[in-house]
Amino acid sequence: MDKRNHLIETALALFVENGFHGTATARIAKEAGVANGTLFQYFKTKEELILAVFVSVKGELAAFLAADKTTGGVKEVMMAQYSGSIKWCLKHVAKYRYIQQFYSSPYIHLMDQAELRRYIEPHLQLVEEGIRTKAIKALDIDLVYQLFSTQTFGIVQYLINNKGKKQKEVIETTFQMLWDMIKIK
Amino acid sequence: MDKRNHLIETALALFVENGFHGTATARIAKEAGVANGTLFQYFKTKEELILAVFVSVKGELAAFLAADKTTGGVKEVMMAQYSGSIKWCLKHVAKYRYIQQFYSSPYIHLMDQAELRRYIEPHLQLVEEGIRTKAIKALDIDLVYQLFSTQTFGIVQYLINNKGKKQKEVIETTFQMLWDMIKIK
DNA sequence: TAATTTTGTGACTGATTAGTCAGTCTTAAA
DNA sequence: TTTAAGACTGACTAATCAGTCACAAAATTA
Repeated sequence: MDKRNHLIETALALFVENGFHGTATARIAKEAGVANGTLFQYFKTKEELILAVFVSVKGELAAFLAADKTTGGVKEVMMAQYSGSIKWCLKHVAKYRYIQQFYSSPYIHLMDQAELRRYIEPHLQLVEEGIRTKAIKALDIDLVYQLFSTQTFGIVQYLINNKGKKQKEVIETTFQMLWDMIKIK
Repeated sequence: MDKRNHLIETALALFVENGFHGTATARIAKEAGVANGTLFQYFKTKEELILAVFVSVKGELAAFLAADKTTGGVKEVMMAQYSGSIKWCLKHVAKYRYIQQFYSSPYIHLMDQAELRRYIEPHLQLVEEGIRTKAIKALDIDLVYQLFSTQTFGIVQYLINNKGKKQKEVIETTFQMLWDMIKIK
């Protein structure tokens, strides 16, 4: 792995474990096996590194979801995205936590709002298609997306807290409930 | 207001604005109008202050919800809790943000798990009653609470991002959707 | 009022931090 | 093999930090 990505991976793990300011740049460099100064060749400031980790993680999740080839109606595609998101988060718990931590931190304001919106654009389009084809209730698109997205991450949290539960069953049951909530009867 | 609470209020605002480690204890003391050393008379360490802010805010919200006198079936009480939570968060946005920030930070691990659970106990009991009286689907109680809770905070976020929307309407519509999702048909 | 206790003060400190820079090492082209 | 450019190094620094402490002020009791 190239040094830049290795620094990002190391920073991710330490930031999740110790928080942003609880993690010294020197510690990141050391654990990544490079010199202190090398870190600052790849990232001008610590803040730039914090942002870079977020962009990397968000991009990874977006790419993973975009790679899904599920066809069919809005419901089928939405189920695939829901299930895919949850499984990805459970497979990469630190990355899931980083997203949550970054979103609820003041650093989120450093992200370009338009760029943030680009990440969710495919989801918004899917909702829009659902409404257009009269599969989904004619609600505000952002509202439907918010319900979809919060439930997705909420179920991830539930499955992290309740390891024993049958994942597949929970995912399927809760998706059906979510769908019943937004579909036109 | 007594000094301790004033320090908590000041710390809350600064932590939300600048993050935990982005806020120096000296700055908190200064903005609260007390000497540096006074802060450490009320809180032995910065960490203790961070926890105290969380306990204070969580307690405030819990007390506000406990004060609700709504009677009737599980649905009516649940609607009151849903609506009450959302309105309280919108009225105290910084406190809402602090809760989110604290929950997604590593500091959450410093909180006693049993104490955390005590905060949500009334909600769990309400869900349990709903299931017992066959109003709510016989799902895992924690799962139902997770769905309820994530949607509550999700709608708060939506209403913060979309100030123009009619709050009352959004709250009522989304509660009905949530209820339809968990109720027995 | 005087004595005692409680509360508040802010200059100070040792430790830690993000970021720098003068110089070394690696790579690959000439 | 020589040379040049870029990658890498880590000791260093100026700034900042959490927390202390000797003392002062205020409140309480006698």
